[in-house]
Amino acid sequence: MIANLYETGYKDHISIKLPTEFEYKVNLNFLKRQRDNFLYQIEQEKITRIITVDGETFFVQISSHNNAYLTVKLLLSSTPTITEKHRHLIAQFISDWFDLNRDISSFYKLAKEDCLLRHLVTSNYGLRNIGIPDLFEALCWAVIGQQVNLKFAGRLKREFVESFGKSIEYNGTSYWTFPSYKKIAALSKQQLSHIKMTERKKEYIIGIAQEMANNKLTKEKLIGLGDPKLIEKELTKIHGVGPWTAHYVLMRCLRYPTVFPIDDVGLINAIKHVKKLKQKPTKQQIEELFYQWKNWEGYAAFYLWQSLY
DNA sequence: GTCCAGGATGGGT
DNA sequence: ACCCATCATGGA
Repeated sequence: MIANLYETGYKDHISIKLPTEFEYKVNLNFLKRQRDNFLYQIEQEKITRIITVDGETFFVQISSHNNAYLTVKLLLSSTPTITEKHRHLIAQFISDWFDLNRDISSFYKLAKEDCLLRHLVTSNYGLRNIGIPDLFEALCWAVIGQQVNLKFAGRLKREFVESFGKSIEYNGTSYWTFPSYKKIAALSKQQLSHIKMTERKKEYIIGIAQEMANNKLTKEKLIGLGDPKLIEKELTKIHGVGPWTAHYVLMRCLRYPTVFPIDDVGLINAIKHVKKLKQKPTKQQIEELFYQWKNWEGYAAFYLWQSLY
C-alpha cells in the first residue's frame, strides 16, 4: 500500500490538446481489451490510474473533452506541492502513452491506398499506437509474453504486479503500480516461485532489474544511441532479450516508427488472416509487404494486430 | 491427447 | 550460418 497520499482538490487538472486523427473512444476500447489492463480502470469513459514521474506518485483520472482535449484530473499525490515540472511530466507521460505528438496523416494517406490496410484504418480510425512508456514494464511484459498465449501472459503479469507492486484503494477499487526495478533487483528467484513462469524468465526479469538498478540500462541511454539498429544490438546483449523483444521495446516504448517485431506470431497470423493465405507468410514475404509501408511499419503492425480481435 | 502460444538460449552440426 | 531440444503452462 502507498501511504501518505494527499488530496489535491477536485479543481486541479491538466489539459492536453488532442491531435487530429485521434478518437478517444477507439483508444479506450483498445485499452479495455488489453490482456494487461489491470494497471488502470475504465468506467464511464474515464481512465483512472497511477502515474509515477520524478519519483512521485500521482493518482489521476483522464477523460476527453469533445475529443479535442484530454482532461487529467489530479486526485491524489504523494507530494503536497505539485510543481509545474510534475504537471509537465504527467502530460508528457500521457502524450507518450497515447502517441499524441505524432502526425499520422501521412500513414492514413498511405493506408487508404493500400488494399490490406484500408479496411483496418477505417474500422479503427483514430487509434494510436498506444505504448508502454516505462522501460522496465515494457521489457518485463515482453519477456513474460515470450512464447505463451496472451491470456496466460496477462495472468502472469497480474500476479507479478500484485506481488511486488504498490497499490491504493479508492472508492473500493484497487489501483496498482508496476513493480519498481529497484525492488525486483533485490529479489531472488525463490521469491518469484509462486509465479508460474519458467525459471529462465525469472532470471531474465531480475537481471533486467539489476541492469536498471545499477544504471547500466536506462531509456535515456538507449534513445541516446539514436540508430534503432544500434539500440537493438545493445538490447539483445541483455540475457533474455532477443530480436523479438528488442523490436517490441523499440516500437512500444522507445517509439521508433519504422521498427516492428517481424518474428511476432500474432503479426504473422494477422497477415495470414487479412491476406487470406493458406499458410503462414514467410519472413521474406513480410519484409516485402512492410517495404510498401516504409516509415510507418510500427503503425502498420499495430493496426494489423487489431485484425485479430 | 495434441498442437500452438506476442521467443530465447545453448548446444550441436 | 542453420537446426534443434528445452523451457512451463494454459487455451483451443
